[in-house]
Amino acid sequence: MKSPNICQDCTVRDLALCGSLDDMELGLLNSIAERRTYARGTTIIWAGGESVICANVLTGMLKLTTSTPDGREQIVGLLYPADFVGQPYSEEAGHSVRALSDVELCVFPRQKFEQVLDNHIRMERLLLQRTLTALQEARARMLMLARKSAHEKVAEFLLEMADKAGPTGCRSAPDAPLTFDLPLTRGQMADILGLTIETVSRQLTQLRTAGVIGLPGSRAVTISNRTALEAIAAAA
Amino acid sequence: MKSPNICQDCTVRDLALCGSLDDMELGLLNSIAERRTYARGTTIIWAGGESVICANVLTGMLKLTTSTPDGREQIVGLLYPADFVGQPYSEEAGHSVRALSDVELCVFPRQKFEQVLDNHIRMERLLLQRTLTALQEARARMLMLARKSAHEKVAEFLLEMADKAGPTGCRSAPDAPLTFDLPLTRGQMADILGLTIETVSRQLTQLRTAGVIGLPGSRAVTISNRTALEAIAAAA
DNA sequence: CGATTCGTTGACTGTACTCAAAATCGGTGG
DNA sequence: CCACCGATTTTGAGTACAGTCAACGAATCG
Repeated sequence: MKSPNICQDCTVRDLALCGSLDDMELGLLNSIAERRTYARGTTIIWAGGESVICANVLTGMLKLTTSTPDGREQIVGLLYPADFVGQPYSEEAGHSVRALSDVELCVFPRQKFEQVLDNHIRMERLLLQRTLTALQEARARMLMLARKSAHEKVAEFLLEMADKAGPTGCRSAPDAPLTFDLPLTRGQMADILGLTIETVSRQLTQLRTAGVIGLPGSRAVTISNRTALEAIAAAA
Repeated sequence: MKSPNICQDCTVRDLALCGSLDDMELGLLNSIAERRTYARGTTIIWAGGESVICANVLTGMLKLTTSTPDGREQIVGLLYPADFVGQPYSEEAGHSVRALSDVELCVFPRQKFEQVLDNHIRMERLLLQRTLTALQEARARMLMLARKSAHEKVAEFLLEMADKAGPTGCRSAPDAPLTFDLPLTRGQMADILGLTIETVSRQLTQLRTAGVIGLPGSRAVTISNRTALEAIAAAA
């Protein structure tokens, strides 16, 4: 019926929640899991809708959003490979989940997943720890959204992305130029930072003319002066 | 040594995490718990400091804050009786916890508390569920901080406080005037909403002159037109 | 090659912040 | 009880930062 063992060639096997399971337990999880791919732009979970699935991200990137009734949107989190998606123990989804790139997920029906959690303490504990971390991150982001200027927001965001997206070999000098791709449009950056597209764009060109960063292409960034960027991110 | 059973007269016995334990388990928790009182204004946990304790709130109210290096502060959460404080499985505290009123806590050493969690699945599951809820709330707050106007923020906040602080008998008519006390100064409201004191004050007087609310004293609020207030909170 | 989305730039506006001063509240002691 | 002090709140005037509206250029895709 099912493919014999979809976990065997799993790319995030050791990083995801399931890393805590032994082979036998994996077999069980395997039997309720299903790999699914979604095209860029697909909404996988609708805020306010029924919370029917949980999943692990295998490849790609997703955004987690909430919106005001009149349509203003805010990205409240980004999901990368090995991250966990969904809300166990909740009947209703609190926010929408949308694919920013083509994504591949390892999907579980929510209720069955809860049963697995119930029977596998180690996995539950891992989920608890991840959730606690996510909570801390969310709260740090609250500070940024509420109290930082556009300047600071953009600088901080670039540093974060540099750490996430650009492990292209540990640059020898701490201040050597580092180039990486932004996997996001200006609009998406704006949604994350609580700004408008125009403001993000202006801040970036301002950083460029200040010589702190370079913008080789519309999706690429070079950090030419990390120290300066950090100074901007931290203070005003 | 210890008082025989401090849980016996616990005011939040059924609402807090410990509600999931039976009498024998409670005894065990009891042996590592300690009641402590803190005066208004006391900082109980410092952001960046060692995460040494966890606790349940018995009485009073606390704030959870993060700050920028240069001192701007943001309240990232409020804690009421029966709420849980602290970060299990984390060596370092991610945010500060400060008493807004005189408070009474039921305090556990963090590592011992973790051991209890490890041995009492029901309690751990409850904590997981609470953490998931807190995460959802934090994310909703992110939307508010980033995307709502001062008008909307203040209106939304008043409605929230009305629900929390003013269960003074379910008012018969849904639109009957409801009066309650704000347990917060304008400054604290500003810290929660990501605004300044002046802006909060202005918004309140504006709502008052519009006839939506009344301000009988500087710490009391009357919601005279809940429907209007809800309309302001939801849309622009 | 046209169409569409995305990004940049410009001019203008408005909301909320800053600085400053008055008014009110709350507590203390004469 | 009232005068006084500090803290909190309100109100005012001016400013600045980021949002809005709009046009244009660049990239992407069918």
